[in-house]
Amino acid sequence: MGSGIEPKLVKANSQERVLAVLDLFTEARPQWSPEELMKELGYTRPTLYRYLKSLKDSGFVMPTRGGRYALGPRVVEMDYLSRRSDPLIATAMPHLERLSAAHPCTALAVRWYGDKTLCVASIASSVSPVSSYPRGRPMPMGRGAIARSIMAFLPKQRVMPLVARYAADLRSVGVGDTPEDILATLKRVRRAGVAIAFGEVTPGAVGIAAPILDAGYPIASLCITIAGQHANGKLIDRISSEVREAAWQISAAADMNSM
Amino acid sequence: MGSGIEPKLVKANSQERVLAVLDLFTEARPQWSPEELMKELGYTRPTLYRYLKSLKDSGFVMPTRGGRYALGPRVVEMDYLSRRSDPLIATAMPHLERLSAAHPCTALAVRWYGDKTLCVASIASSVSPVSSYPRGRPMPMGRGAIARSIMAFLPKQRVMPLVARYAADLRSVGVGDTPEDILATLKRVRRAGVAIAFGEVTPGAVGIAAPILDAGYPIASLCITIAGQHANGKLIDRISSEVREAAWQISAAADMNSM
DNA sequence: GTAGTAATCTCATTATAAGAGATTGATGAA
DNA sequence: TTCATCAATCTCTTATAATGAGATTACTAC
Repeated sequence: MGSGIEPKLVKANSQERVLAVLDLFTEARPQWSPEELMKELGYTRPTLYRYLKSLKDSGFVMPTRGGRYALGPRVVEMDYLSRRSDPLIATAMPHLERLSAAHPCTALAVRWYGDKTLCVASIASSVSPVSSYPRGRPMPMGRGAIARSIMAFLPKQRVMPLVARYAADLRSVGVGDTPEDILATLKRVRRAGVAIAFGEVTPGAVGIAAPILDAGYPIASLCITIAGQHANGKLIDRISSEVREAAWQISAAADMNSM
Repeated sequence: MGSGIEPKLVKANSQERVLAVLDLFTEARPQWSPEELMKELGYTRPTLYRYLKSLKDSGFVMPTRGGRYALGPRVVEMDYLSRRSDPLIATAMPHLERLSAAHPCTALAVRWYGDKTLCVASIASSVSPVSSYPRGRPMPMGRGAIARSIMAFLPKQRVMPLVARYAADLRSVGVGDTPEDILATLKRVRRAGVAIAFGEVTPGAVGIAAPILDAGYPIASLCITIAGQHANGKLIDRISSEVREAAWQISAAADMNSM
């Protein structure tokens, strides 16, 4: 997390040093021994054990076999809570169900967090989901319908840094070669109300996304992903208008739910 | 979290004070304003804002509309990571799928965390799930097949405190009136290899659970929940042996995966 | 038992978290 | 525009509590 732009050279306080321990638990390395943590973080022995005690007592990590640690139950409970209390999910879920039932697709609700997007709810049609986007999976900000649907609805001042940062990605997927080209594309997206992407994130998958606005400002995106071979122009048009309409309805509910 | 037994009167350090903020986010009250947090926790204004900044920068909370805060994206990502890296889930999932396909039931993998159990994976048959136990939902330790399947396999030294603590619950569901009765029941469960409970957690639901052992010590439980009306003795016997066998297989894999 | 390792404790030192109050920043009204 | 109001951050001093070296204790395995 952090700022995401510069690697944050400010000196960390003790709270941040504790939380830094959690940063190390990744898919590539989900378990750590105290010794490894000490070495990696440069903390002394008593300090590290003190931190581990805090994290263990609050359930964020748990001991596993062999004196190692993994993410703990608190993480699971907090996600459950977040799932149950997120007004975006509550509002979007019926639409995801409806859309995924109507087409062979995966229907997603994706939140935007400054420098990335994160799937918060996902339903796949029982038949042949072209790709899986489970809750919790981060998405790139430089490519794909979701990112574009959000960028298209940002005020120019907020878009420009993103355009600059993801210029290479945006160019490679054909959004535009210059900032002007890109802004022009985004303007068309804005006018259409949906962004469509062909195989930008998952090869062979078509993404159709519309932004969810809160007080006119994009906070999330509703996206339908279908397999490329199913995707003729007619179907894409139809789904586009359904997605646009559903996102609009969710946005209308947003203002009263303080998403 | 915490110790769970006595309400922890030790003075909290700054890390625990920061994490205490997260404790307030509950299903009943998933959003808090800084003002409310200050009042509830007794922190001064600068302190609370400092804490919020740390939590916000690390993604544990996020600002929502109206200057309030909710649990943030980090929670969602960490749960995703935990889901993907938990060897228990990886090992148990095929069994959950198989069992839920074979019977109209909900199949659960439930981890044990000292003073409570927590569902970490759950699959419901498409037809009439009698009750929903999604990932993240805590379960009581005093009642139900899951708790009993774990207690039955604990060494006596570890059972006794639990027996004392949950005496009232255990009595009310008919496990036994005295510690001796309860221990006798647990001994029978241990011999049978499965615990069976009729409507102890959810009225009308039958739970059949077998412990998952790591190095002979229970760490989790595999449970099948079926609707009471489907549950004749024959079926319960059959499912019992299937659950026992599946839990055994998961246990056998446990030792090599440092669950 | 005993070796070998892992985890915790002690305590002096010093860094730093906390708080009161001032200041700045944002938002909306006239 | 200016002003009022509320929210968030900053300043700076003080007292507190986090730190780390090394000793000690608790585990495990043999």
